[in-house]
Amino acid sequence: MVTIKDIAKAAGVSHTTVSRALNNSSLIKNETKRKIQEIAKELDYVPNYSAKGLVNQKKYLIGLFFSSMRKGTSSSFLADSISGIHEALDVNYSLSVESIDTVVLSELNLQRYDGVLVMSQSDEDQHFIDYLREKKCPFVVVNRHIEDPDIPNVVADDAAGVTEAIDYGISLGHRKIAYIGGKENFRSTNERKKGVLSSLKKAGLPINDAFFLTGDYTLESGLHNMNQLLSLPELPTLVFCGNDDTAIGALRAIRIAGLHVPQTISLIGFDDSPVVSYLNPPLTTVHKPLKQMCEQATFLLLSLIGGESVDQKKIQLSTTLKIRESVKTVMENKNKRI
Amino acid sequence: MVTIKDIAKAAGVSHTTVSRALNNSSLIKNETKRKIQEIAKELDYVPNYSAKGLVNQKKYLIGLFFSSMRKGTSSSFLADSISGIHEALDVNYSLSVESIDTVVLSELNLQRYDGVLVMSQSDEDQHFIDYLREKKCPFVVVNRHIEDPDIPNVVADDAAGVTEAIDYGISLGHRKIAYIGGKENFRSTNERKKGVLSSLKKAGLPINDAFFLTGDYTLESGLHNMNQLLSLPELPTLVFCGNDDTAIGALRAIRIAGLHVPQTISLIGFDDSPVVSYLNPPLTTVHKPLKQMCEQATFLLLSLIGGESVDQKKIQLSTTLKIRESVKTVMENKNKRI
DNA sequence: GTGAAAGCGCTAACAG
DNA sequence: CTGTTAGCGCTTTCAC
Repeated sequence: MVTIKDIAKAAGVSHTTVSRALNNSSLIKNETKRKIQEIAKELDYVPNYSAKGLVNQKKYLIGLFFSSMRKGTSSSFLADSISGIHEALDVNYSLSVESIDTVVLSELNLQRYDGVLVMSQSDEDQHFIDYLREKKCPFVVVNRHIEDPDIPNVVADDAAGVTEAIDYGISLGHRKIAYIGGKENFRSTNERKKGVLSSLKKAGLPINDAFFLTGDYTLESGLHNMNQLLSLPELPTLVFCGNDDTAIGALRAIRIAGLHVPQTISLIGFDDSPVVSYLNPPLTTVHKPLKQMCEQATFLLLSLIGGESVDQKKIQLSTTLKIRESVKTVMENKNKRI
Repeated sequence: MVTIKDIAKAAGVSHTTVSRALNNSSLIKNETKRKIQEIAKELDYVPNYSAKGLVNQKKYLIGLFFSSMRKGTSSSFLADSISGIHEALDVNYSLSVESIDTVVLSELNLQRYDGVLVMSQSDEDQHFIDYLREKKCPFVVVNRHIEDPDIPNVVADDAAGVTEAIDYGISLGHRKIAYIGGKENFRSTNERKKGVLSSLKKAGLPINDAFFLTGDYTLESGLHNMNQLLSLPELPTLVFCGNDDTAIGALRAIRIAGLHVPQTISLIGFDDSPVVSYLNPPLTTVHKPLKQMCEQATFLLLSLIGGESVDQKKIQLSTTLKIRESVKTVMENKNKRI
């Protein structure tokens, strides 16, 4: 292992000078700097982050904690998150990935991280967030809306995205609109539900309680809840699903029942994971800019770590409606076309 | 931050004793040990891994490098890998996740890791593996078969899994069997292709070159290659797809053509990602025990890091055929039932 | 069994 | 601009 002392010897300077040169200190003459950097490259020098960390009180490690890592369907969920984060991270940082579900708080050594990103999918990880706060570990919560104004939070504008989607459905003639959401009282659930309701209200459409179902964002939940809807005396013509997984499950239920999307029932999802454009039919869905969210969150976290004053703790990014083939135009007063 | 010196003071011993006690050294009296550990817990002491690492020449960090992280469809691909690895890792280690595609070799500081796991999906990452070897960084390659007997490698028995799947198809009466694989000359491609061929040979079935197509394991490749097959004068009755993504793309192509699975064409996939059991129809596929593979790979890597002599550098785990609804029974000499 | 002292590789006063 | 010195928190000889 080659150290700054080796370089110092080779360059005929002190190791301090080498340290400064390598850290691009303005105190060092440009020429010395260049020479030292050259030698460093020649010797294949790489800094020892344990040593750097020890003196700098830094860890050069960011923690990414996922809640229910296994559930998030989106093939790209983790991949997008990770690549978004790396986009914002310089080479000095490594990214440690862990699941909140399996981590034992008492065994968790937060000191290992300079800061933590929480990829939150449900209120179930609230205890984890509370713990981070208690331990005064810098962190940012991504994905799930957090009410508390003090908690740095990067989210998508779910409500607006859903409203846009429902507006689109209504513009195509849909009047009987159902919703399969997440668990009651979860913020993202409420956000998305709010989006549906506001759209309905705006259009002056009645709200049928039987059309508002509670799931848990899993494939199974989509299947199950769709069956529930299918058992109703009057079917909805459009079902908005809280996420793509739910939509995939719902699609399956509809096909098992011998019905068709969008002929019998139209479907809209949320997330826009890569597979859904290859479904039959390709799913119309709300695209969530997850990668950008993670990138923003990382920038935010880095500022927090750097002790910079952060003016904007809440960041909200816009979604995009991806129109594909799972929503059909409906004739006024008819919803039985097959 | 509470250090061993703080504990030493509180316990009325030297910091050396504390260090030994905390590391469970046999040199320390049990009573002293207990007392010290108690105080440590009370003071909420957590070790500083930078300091530990500096003196121990350890990093307490394992690197996980993915090739084509974005392509791997399987929603659970990353998640399974990560949780499998954590299964084998003790609390001392963090897991750093990165994509091979985006990493710049010249900027990569391998010294940061005690060892590296390569989640390899194609020959494209060979240069990365070569680099690891050149740098003498302990590593294990997971998922892709590596010929070189010196390279530690954990894989699934793809060939056997595919053979089992094709045997199953043949037992159901299929005679015209096609294959959409990965790029030519990729080891996993060849493995799986070999599986198909051996099964065909065993059954004394002719091999139709037009039925053996080359893709790249993406959704798009499945769609594209299936279209190719669909344009043939004579259709296969069963298409084996090199992975689930390919199968999803193929399914889409078949539906666009107005045909049906399994009525017109039967489909088999590979991987068994969570979504495929919710497809229409649910996909029969070969389950790859990715999580276990990663766990095994991590154990192997840990031994390598520990400098233990490793007797078994090549580990191969068995796959399981998941029979669902995408393969139908075919009548002898008929393949036009719809 | 326990303690004193040295040192891992690096940065940061402080001097010059 | 550059060098000397001290010290980050921890483990490890070497004494006792």
